[in-house]
Amino acid sequence: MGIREVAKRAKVSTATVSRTMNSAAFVDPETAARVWEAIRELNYYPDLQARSLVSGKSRIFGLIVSDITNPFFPELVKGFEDVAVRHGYEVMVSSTNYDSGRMGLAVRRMLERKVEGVGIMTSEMEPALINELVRREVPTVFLDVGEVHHFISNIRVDYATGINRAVDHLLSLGHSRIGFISGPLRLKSARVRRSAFLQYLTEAGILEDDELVTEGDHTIDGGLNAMSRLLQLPDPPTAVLASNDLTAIGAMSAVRRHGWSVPQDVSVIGFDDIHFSEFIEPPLTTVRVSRTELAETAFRALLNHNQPEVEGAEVHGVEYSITTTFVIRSSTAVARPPGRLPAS
Amino acid sequence: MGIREVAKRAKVSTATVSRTMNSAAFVDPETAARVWEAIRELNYYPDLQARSLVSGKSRIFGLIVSDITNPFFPELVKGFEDVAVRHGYEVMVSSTNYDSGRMGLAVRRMLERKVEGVGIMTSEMEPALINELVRREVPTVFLDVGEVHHFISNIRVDYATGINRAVDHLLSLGHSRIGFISGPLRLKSARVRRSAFLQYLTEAGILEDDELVTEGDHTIDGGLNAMSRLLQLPDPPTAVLASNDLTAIGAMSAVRRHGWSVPQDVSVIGFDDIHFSEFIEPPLTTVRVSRTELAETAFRALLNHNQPEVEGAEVHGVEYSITTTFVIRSSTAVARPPGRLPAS
DNA sequence: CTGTTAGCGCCTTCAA
DNA sequence: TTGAAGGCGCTAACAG
Repeated sequence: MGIREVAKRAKVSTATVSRTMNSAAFVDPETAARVWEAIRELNYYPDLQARSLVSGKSRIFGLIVSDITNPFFPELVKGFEDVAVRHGYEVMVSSTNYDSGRMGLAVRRMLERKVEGVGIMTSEMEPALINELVRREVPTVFLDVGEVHHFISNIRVDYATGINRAVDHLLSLGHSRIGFISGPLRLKSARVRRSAFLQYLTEAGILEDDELVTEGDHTIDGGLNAMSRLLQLPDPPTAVLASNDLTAIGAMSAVRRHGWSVPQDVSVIGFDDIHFSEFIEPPLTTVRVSRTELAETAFRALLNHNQPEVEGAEVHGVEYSITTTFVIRSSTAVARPPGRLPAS
Repeated sequence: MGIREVAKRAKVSTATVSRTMNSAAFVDPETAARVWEAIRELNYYPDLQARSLVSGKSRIFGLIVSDITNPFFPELVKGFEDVAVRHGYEVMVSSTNYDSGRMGLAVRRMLERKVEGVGIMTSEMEPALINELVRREVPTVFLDVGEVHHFISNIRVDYATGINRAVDHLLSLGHSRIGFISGPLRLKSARVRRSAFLQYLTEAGILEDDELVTEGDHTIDGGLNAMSRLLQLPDPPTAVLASNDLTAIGAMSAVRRHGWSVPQDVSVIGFDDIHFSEFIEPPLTTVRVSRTELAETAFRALLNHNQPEVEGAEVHGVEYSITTTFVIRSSTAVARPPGRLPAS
């Protein structure tokens, strides 16, 4: 069931079949009709592998995420896949589990499959790898790495706005001991979120207390552990911001296991606004990052590198930006009276 | 950077390069060393597309799930990907959103990429499509469709055991008005779960009440709506089983919005045991289906079709079976006194 | 043990 | 407007 059968059946050459499938141009309508009919009758599918081989274009984009198990990512992947498929691209997804070894493997697999671009939505990136990508001139789009090069674009999430509004909200609720649970600090994006938090807190005149800033790992368990640590403090925070929703959910779990409750004893704010956050108890106040927007931007970036409208645009990467929205639900409330430590 | 450059640099023919990479056998150790060195120096990656073209094997498996946004699936995908990559396979994932049109597209894309097998972990399958798969002799493994053919294997989830234990548990807690929120009934797997429930209830001597069995759609929102309906009943159930955890989470949300609480006023039991379920409030009592086991079984099935150990095993599909475990957490409790209707 | 040759399925000049 | 021929990068006989 190759192009040859089709050609034979339509009584034309394989070249003609190829032409009618692709450039429709320069082929007699009648001949074309015969060809299409043959295609339908034989139920013929072109072999994309073979096609890539000759065209040099695989029409595959790679997408690397850190943890497919974090609901934020499937939603992102789904969005990316939707646009991609709509544009005739396939997408190869890979989850690294925050492990840079796996990241290396993922990149390699993608290179082997000749992807036309890769979106790296995580930050554990070895310089060696990114050099490899650049050397092979594979269009790449990063999330929050901040360096734009030839073939390298970047999407910057405007954390500041969201975090600031979140802190404002807590301040207006009378909180002054505010904790922060970061993501794994070897991730650039985690560090960026953390800095945004610390910076704004300082600006707001809340003296930052080192012991209130602790490290999680962007998982539920990580949030649970981090929050437990915070609760051991002589004077635990009255509110906590988490670096992502999973962490926040873990944190709430920790608060409950401690015998306290959210938001009466501790207010909790998440980050991402995964679909879940609206339905858990209590519904989570959080800072939303739009997955669709992110996905579409990433795809657009990759596409631009491949079909530059403007001369030279294909090499110079560009810096995109995504905004962030604060959404108030029920995991935040007025701070518990200062000094009052609920029995645990 | 093709095989030719490597050959030239190592001063051998391309055939020798190919041989040292693949069958290491029959190549002088010294020559091989030179080749490997050249490969390393050039940082050469073989072009998998080209390789597939000649070998006829793409080393890609397709995996079709219904909703990548349901945490059950990413966990499944991750497991599948892990085994696959470990065996040198790539995996092409596609999410259908319960839409059979998208399913058709997904299958087509996979066929075009010449997958060596496809795992269909959802049930909205048009007979035409499955015929197409059979005709092309693409090994396929289904979840719960129940028909084993040439090239078609099936994984049967033993729902009965889990559901029975769940119902037993409710019975022992004094529940007698037990509701059930099914998945979308056009899905075979949803119907299977529903039957298992109804059957056991009948066996247990609880008269089944039609109005207590309602349809959800395996999403949080669906669960929320379905539960709201149940709560409108003159005599609402004291316990509810949901067809999956997402549904259960939605149901709990509905109970709360109704002003009641879980498990005091209504007990809720889920199905799947997604990672989340342990951390929500209250932690969800549920029936676990192991994603890893499922993923590994699916992969094994596909692999078996491709490298049959036994003569003829490649055509006859086989029926695999997965067990199910009941895990008790805190969303279930003693039934509220009969007749007592908590104020809403 | 190694090189030469012939494709895999398709697209793309180059002539006709 | 169409066909013949060559080649994409690689592997698989078949000779040496």
